[in-house]
Amino acid sequence: MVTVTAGRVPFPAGHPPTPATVHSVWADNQEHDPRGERTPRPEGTRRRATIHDVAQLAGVSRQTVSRAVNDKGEIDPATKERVLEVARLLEYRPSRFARGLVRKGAVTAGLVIPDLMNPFFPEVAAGVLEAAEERGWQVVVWDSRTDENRELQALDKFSHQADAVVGYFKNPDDVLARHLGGVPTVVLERGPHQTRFGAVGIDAAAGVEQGVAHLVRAGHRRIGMLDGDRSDAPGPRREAFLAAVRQHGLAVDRSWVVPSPEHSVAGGEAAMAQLFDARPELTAVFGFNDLIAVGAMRAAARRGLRVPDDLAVLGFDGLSLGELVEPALSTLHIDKRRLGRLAVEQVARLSAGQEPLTGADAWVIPELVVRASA
Amino acid sequence: MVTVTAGRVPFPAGHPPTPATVHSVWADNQEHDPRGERTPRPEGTRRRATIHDVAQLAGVSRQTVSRAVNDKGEIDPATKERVLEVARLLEYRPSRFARGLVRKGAVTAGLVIPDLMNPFFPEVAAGVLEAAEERGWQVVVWDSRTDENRELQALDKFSHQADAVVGYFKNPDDVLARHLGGVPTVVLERGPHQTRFGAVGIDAAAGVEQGVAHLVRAGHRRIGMLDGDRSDAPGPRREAFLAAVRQHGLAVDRSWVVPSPEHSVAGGEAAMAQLFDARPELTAVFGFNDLIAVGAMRAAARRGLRVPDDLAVLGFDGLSLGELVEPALSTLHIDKRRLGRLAVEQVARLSAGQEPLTGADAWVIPELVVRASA
DNA sequence: AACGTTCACGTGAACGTTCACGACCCCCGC
DNA sequence: GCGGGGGTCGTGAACGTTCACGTGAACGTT
Repeated sequence: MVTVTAGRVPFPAGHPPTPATVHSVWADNQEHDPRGERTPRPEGTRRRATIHDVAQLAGVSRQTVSRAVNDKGEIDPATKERVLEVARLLEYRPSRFARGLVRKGAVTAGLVIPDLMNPFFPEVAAGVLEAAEERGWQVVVWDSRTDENRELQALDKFSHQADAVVGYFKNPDDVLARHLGGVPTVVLERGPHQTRFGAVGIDAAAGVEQGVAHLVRAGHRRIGMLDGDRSDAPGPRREAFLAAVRQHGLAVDRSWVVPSPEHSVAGGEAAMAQLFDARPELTAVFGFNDLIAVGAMRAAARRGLRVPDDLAVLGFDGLSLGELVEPALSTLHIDKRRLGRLAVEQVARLSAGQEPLTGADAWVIPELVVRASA
Repeated sequence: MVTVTAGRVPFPAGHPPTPATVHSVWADNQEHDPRGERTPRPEGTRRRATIHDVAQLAGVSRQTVSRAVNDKGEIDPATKERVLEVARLLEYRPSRFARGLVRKGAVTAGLVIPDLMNPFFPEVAAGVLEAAEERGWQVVVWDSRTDENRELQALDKFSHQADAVVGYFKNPDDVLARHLGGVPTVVLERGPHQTRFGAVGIDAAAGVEQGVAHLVRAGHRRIGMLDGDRSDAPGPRREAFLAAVRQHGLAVDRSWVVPSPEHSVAGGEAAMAQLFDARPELTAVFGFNDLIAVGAMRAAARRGLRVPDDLAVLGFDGLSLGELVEPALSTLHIDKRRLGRLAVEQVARLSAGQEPLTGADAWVIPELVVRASA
């Protein structure tokens, strides 16, 4: 702990200030008051104090100031205290740029999240944060709101400000590549052969197969699906669903799957209403994710149908929210935190030039959790 | 679009490479290397190419390279293309440190969140992100997991790497101040007179009063409270609760409030069980937040009590999750996104030397949302 | 033919910090 | 009296960019 003589800049004998000191600094800085409170300053735009200012006012060299603020050895305790006091007076804070320039190793990663309101993503973000922290990285977060243009804005930033990027993207590879000039990148939820970047994700097919098998096992043969909002590409979950129902010999085709306008409860509710109209005979429905599945449950309730007796509902994600609804949601649980961790591990390998994770190491397999809804 | 001759470095006539070019680059990277890397190439850890390397290999000056990569004018298209090609070849990416050193204005803010799994915080984070983005700031996120030590770790990082800090903290002011050497800081959820930093938050008292009044209006006179985990300080919500019940003349004292071990459904469930034992006669309960309130509902269901007939439950936060449970949760809704926005506005004022927001501008007032549970 | 203009490009100098040295002082031992 | 050594402190020189200039050459214009 350092005790300080407040309000006074100490100049012990033997270290007289050079004639230039005080004056030149104040000349730069205007009046005397460091914080200046309300008055004459050009509205809070004072030049930030540098290590040089501190050195000059304290009557020492830059190096000594550096020694003081980084508390290294080779400095007299009295000097250190004095320097620190001056630093406080001037509100000196070392420039992270200058510092980063000379000592390398500070890594910052960019994380692009489609929707912070969807509980799925904060959890993978938590995984990313964990793993990044263990590596000493810092991560800056960007909410793209599932907007292609905002994704590109993010990349335009990150290509300048980040050493690595992970995230969810709707844009195709080539567009992405054009906006992130060479930064190592890992895209989530895109098959390893569907991307030129690093990739991790969930094994959608494995999950969907388990889900459909479970429903069939329970006697369902007329199963619908509420897909995500992928208006363009069909998406692996839908593909896997269609493959699975075909494999089980069900009389279900693509007219049994309707896309949800958005990845939310409201979206799922709307899509379910639509599906009810199209296929009133269905007895079970598979949701693209838990939010949509919950929406399906609400739509069923609105029609006076009972879950799971009149309609079995199966989700995908394993949000803890699923345990709270009535009845509790059966779902394919994903280890979202692990997913996030994998993403940073993958991008770390990429930027280190190591060979990427593949197969089961990069693709987490959903686990069927049977609760009340199916 | 730029078409490139892959695998070959083009040297158009009139721009012959100086004899030094290719060779000197490798010479720089190995022999002459001042850093003296002992191993010839420690597996993908080659020194990152600088603007100088690109300039040399392309046979132009640094400035021209700069012009090319930042696509400014004053450059011949052919030269630009050639430089870009070399840059790609060398995997050149400008150093954000060197760049930040010379052009100021890149602000990064640190955000400390206690628990990403609690849906409350992602939403205020979304607000922070929004407002930061509008200012051109980038924000790096840290999950403190409600751990005092981790809070300090965050500050130790941010004091070096960030220009501003906002977040939730359990640590007292003086401890915080010691770890964030002079960085402008805004703490959330701490009264303006309880902190020396900037502060924004919610007007807990106003919220609690509305809630208690609502319960009393519905005829309840034996009201309990499930507090947060503040083992040390009582916390403003509890204080406000006790004041409100006293004002309404209820025979309720501090034995009617039990702290939840954690801010979660499970915590609320446990706390509610405890409260049932202590005060079996209660007819209504006020939750510290929605998660805890939902826990109370589950505890009630487990005892065969019906909500709201046997036990009215009131939450605090207004999570969208509250609409999903059965019965839907009555709560005091908080504009969490606005809260986040206010935080960055406040810290922006702080770092600009402007006077901070106060009163109704800095303290968002909860709004009573009556649903089924109370 | 002399002169201005534009275009394409290069040259120090800054930005703020740390690192590798070297200088100085004081005290000790012989 | 001299060498040596530990403790303090200062001095260029990096680090990788951008900025404000300066320099030619090519091309008109009068």
